[in-house]
Amino acid sequence: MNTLKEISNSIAKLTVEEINAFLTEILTEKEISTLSNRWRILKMLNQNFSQRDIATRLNVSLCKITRGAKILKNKNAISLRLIREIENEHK
Amino acid sequence: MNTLKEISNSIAKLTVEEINAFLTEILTEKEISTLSNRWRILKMLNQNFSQRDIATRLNVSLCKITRGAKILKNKNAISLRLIREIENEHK
DNA sequence: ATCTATGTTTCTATTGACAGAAACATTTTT
DNA sequence: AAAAATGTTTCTGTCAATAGAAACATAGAT
Repeated sequence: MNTLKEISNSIAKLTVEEINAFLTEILTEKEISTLSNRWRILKMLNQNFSQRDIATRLNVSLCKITRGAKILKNKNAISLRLIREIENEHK
Repeated sequence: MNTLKEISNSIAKLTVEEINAFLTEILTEKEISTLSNRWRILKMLNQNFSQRDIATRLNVSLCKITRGAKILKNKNAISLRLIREIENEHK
């Protein structure tokens, strides 16, 4: 089995708190903030903030946002589904 | 809610395949290989390979392995539990 | 059609993870 | 205790992600 699959497999068995602990363990602080920023970018893109607006608010560069936009262009993106579910919960 | 918690929350709802897809979406190829290597290091440390042996076999530097060793020193580490579960499955 | 806002790409510089190598610390073997 | 093996830290250099800024592309508004 490839390693990422194995990791996914292990994560799948965990509770929210455990996933949080696992990520905190295996990622550096910087990596976590990188990951968090990508997530925030995806959320704001989904909420139709303009890229320049997002760049200003999250204090990130445009090139990073373009990357996020590419992910969301794939209509089957898991990220897209997850983010939309979060949006719906807030309603 | 802090962002990492929110991400963990979303991941917790996914199947193995979806987690795999999500990680592939949101991480770069390099980041995935970094993460995979860390995982392999943890597994080999748990199997009591010497650090120098691991460094040679996985072609990584010692400083990276020390980091892995620090994670496993925490007896409550989630990673440790996950890795041991995998080991047990193989018996 | 022109102007403006927005999306996308590209350039140079910066930064953090980490390689390679060596030094130092600790544990194990003899 | 001395030697050997292993763990840990430290140093310099490298590389990938990305900041900052500008240029280019496209879509909408007028």
